[in-house]
Amino acid sequence: MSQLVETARQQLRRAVLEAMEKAMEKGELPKAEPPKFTLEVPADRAHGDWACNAAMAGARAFHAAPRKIAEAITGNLDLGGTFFTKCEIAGPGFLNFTYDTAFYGRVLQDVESLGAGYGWSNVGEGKRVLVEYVSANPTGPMHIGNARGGVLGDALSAVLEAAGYSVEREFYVNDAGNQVNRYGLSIEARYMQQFQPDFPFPEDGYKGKDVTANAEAFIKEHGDKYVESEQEERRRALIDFAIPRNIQGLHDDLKRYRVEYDTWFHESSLHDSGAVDRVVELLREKGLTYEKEGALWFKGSEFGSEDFVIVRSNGVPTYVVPDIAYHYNKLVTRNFDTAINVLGADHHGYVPRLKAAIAALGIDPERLKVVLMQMVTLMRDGKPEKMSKRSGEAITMSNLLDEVPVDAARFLFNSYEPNTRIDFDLDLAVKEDSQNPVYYVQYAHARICSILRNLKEDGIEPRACTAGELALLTAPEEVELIRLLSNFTDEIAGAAKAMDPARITRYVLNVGTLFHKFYNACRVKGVEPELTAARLSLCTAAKTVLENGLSLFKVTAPEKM
RNA sequence: GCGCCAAUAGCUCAGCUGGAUAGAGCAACUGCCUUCUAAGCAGUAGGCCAGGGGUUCGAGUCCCUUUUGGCGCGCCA
Repeated sequence: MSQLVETARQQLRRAVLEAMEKAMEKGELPKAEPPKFTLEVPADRAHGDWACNAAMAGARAFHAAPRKIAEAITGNLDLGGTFFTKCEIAGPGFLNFTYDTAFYGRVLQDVESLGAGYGWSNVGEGKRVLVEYVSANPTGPMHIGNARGGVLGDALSAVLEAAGYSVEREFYVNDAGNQVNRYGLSIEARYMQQFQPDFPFPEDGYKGKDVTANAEAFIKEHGDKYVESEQEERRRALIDFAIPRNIQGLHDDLKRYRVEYDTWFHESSLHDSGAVDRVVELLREKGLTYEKEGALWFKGSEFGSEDFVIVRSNGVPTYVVPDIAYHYNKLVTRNFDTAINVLGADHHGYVPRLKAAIAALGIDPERLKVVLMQMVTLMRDGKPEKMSKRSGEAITMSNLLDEVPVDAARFLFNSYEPNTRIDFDLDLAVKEDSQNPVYYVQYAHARICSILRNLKEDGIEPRACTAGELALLTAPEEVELIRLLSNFTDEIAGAAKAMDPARITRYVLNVGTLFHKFYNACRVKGVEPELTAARLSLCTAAKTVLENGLSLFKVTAPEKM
């Protein structure tokens, strides 16, 4: 794991604190509790490599002007033994620190020695996290929102893993309850209509073509065997036939999209084991329920939500109950430290209810984290496209992938923070040119590979460089690229903390940009051998970071374009 | 009516716990290929951060309010 940036931060923190202590001893600052201050990598490189706001933050504690405090700090600052060589006072009182040139060589050596592990850290301390995403109903094909949820959950899991969490990816299969019954009625009607064309179709049934397709497949296997059966038996047979097929379909579509799971958790298992009934019992025993109008209500208002029905007057539990049981299973039975749910924003109203219920069961609701993602609108020719022109039905995830390359789809969906609505530009996603950001990044990688190929033909291959050789990398384009590469570990850790993998997309785009700039400003081939070697190290380091970054999204890094 | 989320360049979006002249891509315009991939680079232009109040050394960022948009508010899931 790379510690360089973290070490740098700690060095500065200590140096600044010591300088303040010394200034107080000498009477240059009044004795006071040292203020809390931040150290950050400024956006503008003109402000140095690290900026510290201690002087401004201490204005109140020391009763002095920030610049005076800054002077007292710098006057007593000892940067010996650190990665830093100088500190300047700037603006209202910022302390701007600059890396010693040796630092950049250290970064490249670090990337080289860690290779595919560069960027990975252990800030998650191996905590066990269950990430649940997509969880589409097995009663039909997935829609565009599921496509977003799929990459988001997948990339989030990868980012968490890279940050040192122990991650399990899970798909929750709603293979029980009312929607499955409804699906059974629909498929039954389609089945019967093959033999009795006027057989009525349920009013709220599933009208998709996939229902008919399933009925026809059933006929191929069983013919009219069930036409004369008891309705219950016939429906059961159809459900048992179709639901596993549909689940397999979800599985295959997701796999095509490079989304895979560790576990497929079936809702039916919660019913079979009695876990669903047990939730009702537990809440009742705790005195947190009451009866009203024949139904059983949970006192959610005592847990920051509102009261809601958990058992209908007909004795059937409402949909939340299996969900509560499911989360009890995640956080107690399987004892994950944290459960993360990636949900469409249209489900946001249900989150407080779920949290209230698990709190009532004695679980810290903070252990359940919800990543809400906003809706996706498909745009074609600048206009929203709601329906597929061919089928007249909602556009499915599979339709989308027929049109848009997987790399482009994954990259685009990962370009947005979860909480922003996406207008997914189909025209752009399909374009294989510079307008499409995914190719911009991939092109940077292909260019590096091209350099490596060319030099290899001349018998020059990347090798470990000495600190002296690496010190030849002094052009601004070189230094800025290295500085960016050094932040990779921090970026991943930050993205994990914010549960926002899109940050890595932006980071990787930045690496692409700075590499392209470097490429145009500096030649690798045809310069002094030592400089070629040093620049080759920089190229391979950039290549490693691009590959590691793209691998988090399962976007390919092509060697040629 | 109540609640949640949003509003930043012509378009799509960044802006991480409040920080130094508000950034990037696309679109527009001007340059750069006889040397490692021009799917690139350099440059120009484009902004009262929806409006109004407040909090403080300092606000796009926090609080209140208005406006506009999205999504929720079932004994559906």
